[in-house]
Amino acid sequence: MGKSMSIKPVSDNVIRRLPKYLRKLNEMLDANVRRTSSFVIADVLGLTASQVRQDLNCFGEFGHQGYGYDVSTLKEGIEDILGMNRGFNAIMVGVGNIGHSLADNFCFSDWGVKLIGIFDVDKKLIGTKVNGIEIYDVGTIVDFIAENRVDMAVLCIPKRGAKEMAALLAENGIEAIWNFTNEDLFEPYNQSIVENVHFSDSLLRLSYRLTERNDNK
Amino acid sequence: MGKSMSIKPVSDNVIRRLPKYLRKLNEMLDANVRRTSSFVIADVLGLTASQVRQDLNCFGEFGHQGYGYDVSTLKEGIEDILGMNRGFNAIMVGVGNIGHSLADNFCFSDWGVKLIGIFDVDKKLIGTKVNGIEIYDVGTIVDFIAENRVDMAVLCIPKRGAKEMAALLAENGIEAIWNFTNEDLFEPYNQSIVENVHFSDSLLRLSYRLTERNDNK
DNA sequence: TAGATTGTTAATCGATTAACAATC
DNA sequence: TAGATTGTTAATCGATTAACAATC
Repeated sequence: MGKSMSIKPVSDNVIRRLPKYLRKLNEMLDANVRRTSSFVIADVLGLTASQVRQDLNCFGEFGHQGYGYDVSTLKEGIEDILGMNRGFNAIMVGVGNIGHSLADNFCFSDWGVKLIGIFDVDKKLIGTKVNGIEIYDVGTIVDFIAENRVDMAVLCIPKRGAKEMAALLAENGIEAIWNFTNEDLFEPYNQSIVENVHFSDSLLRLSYRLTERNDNK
Repeated sequence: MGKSMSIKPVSDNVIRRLPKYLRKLNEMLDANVRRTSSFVIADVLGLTASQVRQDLNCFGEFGHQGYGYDVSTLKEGIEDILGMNRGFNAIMVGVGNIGHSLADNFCFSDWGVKLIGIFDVDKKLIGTKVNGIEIYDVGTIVDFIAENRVDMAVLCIPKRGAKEMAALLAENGIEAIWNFTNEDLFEPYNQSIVENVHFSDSLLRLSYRLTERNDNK
């Protein structure tokens, strides 16, 4: 951990695979599997052993020659790489249907993130709680950010206000936005890192593949 | 449309970009922009014009030399490619928090998919409706599939039952599964196409990038 | 030790970018 | 026509795969 001399940035493809490794390692631990290898990992994820080793070696040496990988050690290594031990705090902005569903059901703490506040415009919601987390007036959000460590914002407001809110959050020092809005947020909200979640993209990929298959038979 | 002699499969990277093109084309239409070019599209999406032209040329010729692309024609072309005009029907299995949120808020019809039924085990829910769609006993799902055209299943049940349900659906002819379960479904449920949605993967990518940035300053 | 599997370099493959003739 | 922009081929770049010496 803490290899700060990151020479060349790790490719996005590699980053996308890390959570999948983590999921499988957790499953192995649950099944009391202590030891694994690049071959086994590759097999369960549909990759090649070479690729698994290349991926991991972007971040250092996690294995032992002739032995393989200790599941627990590798899991912890990947958790560190992904920032799960940084104590990130998040706020949610907008608690309509999707926001409410996330606040209620998505286990942020499983991924090292703590949801410390929810903001909305709806007066009826303000002062109530979802899953133990208080809902505040969105008008107080700037003060809240000033007074608390807030690393991420989970954006769940309607599309039309998204750009403006992203800009406001960025101005006030929020560096990461998890965007469930249907507005594509690129990084003009400057410095901020944005992860756009588009359910429709996912559905359309499925639709494409089904169409392609139907046509080929 | 309908080029059935698909020679080499189009790469996944290309498919992932198609919904993004579509989103921008829709925005252009909303703004009464009738005509565009690979340069403009590339610019708004952070790609290169070359890449846009290469992507589109996987599927035929959509533009006019010296002119560019007619927004409306291109949009319709991409909709066709993605299968949005195939009249796909979907059922939802499991209507807990995430399922309910999707049924209520995600506009399936915007993407050419019709949600025709919801299935759950909870007796209290059976017979009620969400967003006008009836909730049926999951025990009747095989009959329902036999009696209706069902192209896709939106899987929103708890993780533990996911593999079994995927197998059941596949056995009964469902070829596409949109999987919101936390279980990774690969394609052993044979022939079925699976699109796994993992919120945590998305959050962890954000966490990674934030961590990386924090370390580099 | 012999067998196994890593870390890492080299080879291959595929995707992106550049270039440009075709043509609207 | 001159200017613009496509469709498409060629060049470059990067990611995946293969190979193997190091070593547990």
